[in-house]
Amino acid sequence: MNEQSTNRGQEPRDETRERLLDAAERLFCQKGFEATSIRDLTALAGCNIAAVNYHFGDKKRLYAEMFRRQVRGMVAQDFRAMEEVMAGPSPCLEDLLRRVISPPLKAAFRNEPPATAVQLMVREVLNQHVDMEAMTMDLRELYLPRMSEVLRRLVPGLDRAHSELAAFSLDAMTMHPLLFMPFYMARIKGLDLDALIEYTVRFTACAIRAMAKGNPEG
Amino acid sequence: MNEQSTNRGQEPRDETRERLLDAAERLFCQKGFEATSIRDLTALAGCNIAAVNYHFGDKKRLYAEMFRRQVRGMVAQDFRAMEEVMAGPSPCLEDLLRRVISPPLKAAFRNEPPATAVQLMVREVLNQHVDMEAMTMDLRELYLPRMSEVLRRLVPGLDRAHSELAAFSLDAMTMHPLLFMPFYMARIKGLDLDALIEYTVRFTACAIRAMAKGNPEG
DNA sequence: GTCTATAGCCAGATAGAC
DNA sequence: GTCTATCTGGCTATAGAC
Repeated sequence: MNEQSTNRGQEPRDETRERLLDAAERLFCQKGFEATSIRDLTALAGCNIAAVNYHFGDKKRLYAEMFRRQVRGMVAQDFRAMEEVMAGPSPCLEDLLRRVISPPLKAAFRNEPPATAVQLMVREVLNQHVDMEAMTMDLRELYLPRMSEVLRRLVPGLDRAHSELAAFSLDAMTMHPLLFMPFYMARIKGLDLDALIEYTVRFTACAIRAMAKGNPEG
Repeated sequence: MNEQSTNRGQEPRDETRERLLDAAERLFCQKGFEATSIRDLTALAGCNIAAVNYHFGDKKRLYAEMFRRQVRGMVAQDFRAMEEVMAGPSPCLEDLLRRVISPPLKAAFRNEPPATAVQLMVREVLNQHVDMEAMTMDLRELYLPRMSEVLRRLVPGLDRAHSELAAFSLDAMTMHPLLFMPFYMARIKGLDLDALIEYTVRFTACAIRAMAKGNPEG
C-alpha cells in the first residue's frame, strides 16, 4: 500500500518490488502459475527468494497483484481504442474493430505483452487462482457496457442484447488467432499477418451488421 | 503396444491401464499437466503410484497417449457431424454449424468430456508438452480440408482461402463461449444455453455468407 | 501386474544475520 | 530491505518383494 514510507526522495524507490512484478508479468503470462517457481521469478528479477515473501507475502499474492495490473492495462487499451475511434471525423465499425484486433494479433506474432495479457486471462479461466469475479469488475462494469454502447452507435438497428453478445464475439475472434496463429499460418498458404487481421475485421464486421439487419427494431 | 500378451481371454483386460487413461482424461483436461500429480491420477484410478511407470514409462507418456485419444475423438465427432448433415435431404450451413457448435457448448454447461477436450487443446497450446505438429496431423490433413470443402458446397461463392479461414473461425466461435460461459451468463440478462447456441450459429453463418458475397468469384 | 519403500530432487515459506 | 541457511513437504521415478 504505502510503499514510499521509508525511502522517500530516492530515485529507485522499491526497485526490487517493481522488478519482481515485471518478472511476474513475463513468466506467469508465458508459462502459467503452476509452471513458474518463485525461484524462476527471483532469478529473472535479480534478487533473492525471500524478497517475494517480504514484498508480497507469498507467491499467490504476487500473482494477484500482477493480474490486477494486467487487467487494468487491457481495459485501458481498449478504452483508448474506443475513445479515439469515436472522436474521429467519421467513426465506422471496421475502424473500431481494426483498432481493437490489430495490436494483440501483431503482438502475438512476436510473443509480446498485449498478447500475453490475453493468454493470462485464458490461463486464469482454465486454472483459477484469484477471485476473477471481483477483480474484473472494471471489465464487466465499465468495459462491456461501453463497448456495447459504441457498437450500437456504429451499427444502427443493433439492439442491446446483440451488442453485448457482439462484444464477446469480438473477443472470441481476437483470442483464437492469437492462440492458434502458428496453425493458421502453417495451414493457409500465403496468409500473412496483415491478411489475417483484415479477414478477422471483415468477418466480425459482417456478422455484427447482419445481427442488426436480422432485428426488426432498427 | 501388445497389452494382451499375458492375460488373454479375461474380461477386464488391462483394467488398471484403462482406468489410468480415464483418470488422465479427467484430471489433465480439468487441471492441466503441471497441476496434476501422478498421485492424483493413481488415487482416482484406484491403483498404486508405480502403475503409471509400469504401464506408460512416465507421466509425460501417459499424458501423450491420453492426448492422442482426445484428438481422435474430437476429429471423429466433427466428421460424423459433417457426414450426417451432408447426407441429409437438404443440407444447409446453419444445420452444420449447429451440429458442430451445440455439443461442446452443452457439454461445457456441465463440464463434461466434449468440452474438456477443447480445453485440453487450449492448455496444450499455452503449455506445450507433446509434439502437436505431429499428433494433430489427422486434424490438419483430414479435418480442415474436409470442413473447408463442405463449407464451399454449402455456401456458393466461397473461395478456398475464405473457406479455410472460416473453418478456423467456426472453431473460434465455439471455443470462446465454451471457456467464458459463466461470464456470458452473468453479464447478459436472460441469456440461456439455447439462446447462446442460436446466436453463435447465426453470427457465424452470417459472417461466412458475407465472406462469399464479398468475393466476386461466386 | 501390483504393491511397499525409498531415493533424490525441487518447491514454498521462514528465521535470523547484516 | 536484502541476504544466507534451513525446514518441511510434495513431487517423479525406481528398486525390489510378492
